[in-house]
Amino acid sequence: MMASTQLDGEMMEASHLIDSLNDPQREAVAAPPGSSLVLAGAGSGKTRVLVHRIAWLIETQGYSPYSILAVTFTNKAAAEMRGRIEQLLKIPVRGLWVGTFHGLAHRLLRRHWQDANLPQTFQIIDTDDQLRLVKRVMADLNIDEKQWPARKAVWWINSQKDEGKRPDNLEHFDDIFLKTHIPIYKDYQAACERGGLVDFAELLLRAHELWLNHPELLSHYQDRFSALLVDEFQDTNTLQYAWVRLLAGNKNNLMVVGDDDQSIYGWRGARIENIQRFTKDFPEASTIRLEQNYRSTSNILNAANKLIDKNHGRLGKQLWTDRGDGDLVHVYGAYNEFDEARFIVERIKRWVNEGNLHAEAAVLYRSNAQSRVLEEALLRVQMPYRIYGGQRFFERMEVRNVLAYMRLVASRDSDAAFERVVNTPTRGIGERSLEEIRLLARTEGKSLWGAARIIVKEGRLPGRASNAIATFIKLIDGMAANTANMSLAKLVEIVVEQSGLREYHAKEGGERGQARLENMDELVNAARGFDPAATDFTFATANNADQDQPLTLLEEFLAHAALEAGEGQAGANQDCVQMMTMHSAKGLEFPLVFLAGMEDGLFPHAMSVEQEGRLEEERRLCYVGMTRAMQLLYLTWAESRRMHGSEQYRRPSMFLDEIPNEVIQEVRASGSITRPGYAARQYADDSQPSHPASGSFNQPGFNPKSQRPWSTTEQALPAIKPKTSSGAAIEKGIGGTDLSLGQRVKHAKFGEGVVLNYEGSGTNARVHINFDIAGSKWLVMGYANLEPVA
DNA sequence: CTGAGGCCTATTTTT
DNA sequence: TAGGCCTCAG
Repeated sequence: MMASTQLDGEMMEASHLIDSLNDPQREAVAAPPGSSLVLAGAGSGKTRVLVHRIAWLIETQGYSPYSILAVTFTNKAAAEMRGRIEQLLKIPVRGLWVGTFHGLAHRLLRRHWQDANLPQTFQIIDTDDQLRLVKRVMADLNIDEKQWPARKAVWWINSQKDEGKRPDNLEHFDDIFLKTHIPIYKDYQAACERGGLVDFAELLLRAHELWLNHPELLSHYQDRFSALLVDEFQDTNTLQYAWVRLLAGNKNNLMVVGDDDQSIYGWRGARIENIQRFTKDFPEASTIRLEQNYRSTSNILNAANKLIDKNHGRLGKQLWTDRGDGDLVHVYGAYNEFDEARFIVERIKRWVNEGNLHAEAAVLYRSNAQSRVLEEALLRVQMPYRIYGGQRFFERMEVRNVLAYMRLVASRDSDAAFERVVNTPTRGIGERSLEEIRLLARTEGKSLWGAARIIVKEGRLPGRASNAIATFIKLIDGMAANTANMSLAKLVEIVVEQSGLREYHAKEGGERGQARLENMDELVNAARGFDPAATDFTFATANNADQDQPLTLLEEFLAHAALEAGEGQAGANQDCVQMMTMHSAKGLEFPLVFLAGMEDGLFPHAMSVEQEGRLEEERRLCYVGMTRAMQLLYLTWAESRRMHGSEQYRRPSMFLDEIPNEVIQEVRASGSITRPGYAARQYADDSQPSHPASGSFNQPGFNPKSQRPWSTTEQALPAIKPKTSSGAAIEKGIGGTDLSLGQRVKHAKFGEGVVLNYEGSGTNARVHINFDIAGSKWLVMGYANLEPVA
């Protein structure tokens, strides 16, 4: 009876993982051992399949979590996957490796630093450090940066690494570009080796080489992992695929999940061909298509399907849904970008008036520059919004400065950190002294820190400069001594204080300085909340016999800061309109979506039209954008738009042509019609503006109500209610107060206004308020004494 | 070290 | 147009 009970138990276990799935999903989740390719269309439950597959392996197939490795591209995706697995299994899964390619590579290198030929204390450098270093190398090689931009050199070096190529594998073939850049790559790499620096691409390349050069290590990991899963497989680059391929070996245990139609990162090295390569490398692999879409109405899907149909060489997929037709896709041809923005705002207003949330509306655009006009339009009507993208927390200048001090405290020999802050804030160590230090460092084969000490000791520089350097050395040594046994947060505080950075930014004054101070405070908070156990590369290693010398907390924090750009955007859960590029919208969904700027030259972007293949990627991007929409999708374009300083007349995007008329409803100046002839396009083709150029209308300050003879007539939106609100829970309150976005508040001096936005938390939070009379201002909660107005 | 002024460029983004 | 970057003068 034992067996039967066991079996029953197993079936029951399995059923909760399987029952809620559709057939192809179930097929993927319960696929027999072996490799498989899951082609997962937009909104088809891709993450669900991955999560259930892992749970299924553990619960019913007797896999140990230790034997499973799942790879994603972003920390966010990794965290989400881990969270959902634990939720499903109702236990924390120890030993399961879920992480980004970079995070996993980092983990391997930390663990096998000797075999990877790295110093134990190697540091990860980010793009900014990398650029600085390349600039330095180019200067030493006497290469003119005007002729050969350092950014391009960085880009080129990284693409070589992404292709697995070392300088020695490269030949210049008398090509002047290669003749210049191969030595840069070579010297740059040498500098990295000397300083124990590893850039992002290097993490992957090293990890790959680690396995190639150490077959015993490779087979150790091959034996350990009996199931590999890769998310967003269409985004893998050559090296990432090679790495996975190597790990999979001949075990035929690799499940990759992706969607060739959503490959939008070719420009940064993603190889869509990896999907085909996979089917060749694993001929036994089964292919499973997830085509049922749980997100959008069928008109939206049909429009998207038809568009993507224009691409060649697709693996082929037709999304379908049983959710009903829904609305047609709305197209609005605006007079100019202001009109476009006005239109979008008006429709969002309508949406909200019908009882929906701001946060359910997303405005997506091709390039960030478009956000400004949209932002201004939202500001004018005091509608709360949030713009995603922009600078990340750990990349902000002031934060990087503090981190550099911390880096020096941790390891005095970090040249990048030294360069960054020797003279920040300024302490009289100029270019001259620095040049001297660099020279000595080079000739003596020492770090900048080491050279600086010699210079001070031997008095090689004039008294004043020498003193300044001595002060700096004492400062860092002092910090290190003072903070030896302190908490991380305390250390950050002391660094901020003693480095003089606080004073420096306080003096800077204004909103900018204020923001910088707050960011530094925020860093203190980040340090306080830092839990190494929760980070990507420090995980349960309890059962590992590897020679792990644990990093100090400080070192772990610094590595964490390099690998995590700092996602935690304040206010992400507030009820506000979501604005972002179509690229950053991938993976998200919203009931109401606008794709703005549907014009040739902007989208598809002029830069992309030239290269074959790029246009198809633009089309995929459009497909990604469209398939974000759950209920309502608006495509808008402007007949004229100011770009790069000049007014340009524009044609509607070719993508609009590629969507069949049956699924489009054109929203017109006077009312709405189902498009028969698409009048708007005709005059655009003739380059004739349809509306007389009205000067007043061009002004950002125009009054939309009074000056719009062609303002859209009221057209009732269908009364579709969102089934569930997309943005999870909408938080109440800002920084624990009873203020919320959109609320009216009163200020003693400025009078009444509306809360538009905020940054930060607690009394440090800065709140953006549009005052009725005083205009828009950023205030600090701690001082503003705002009173809510009913 | 700071500020003014000139020049140049002008997708998309994660790690 | 605008923002970033560099140079040069003070």
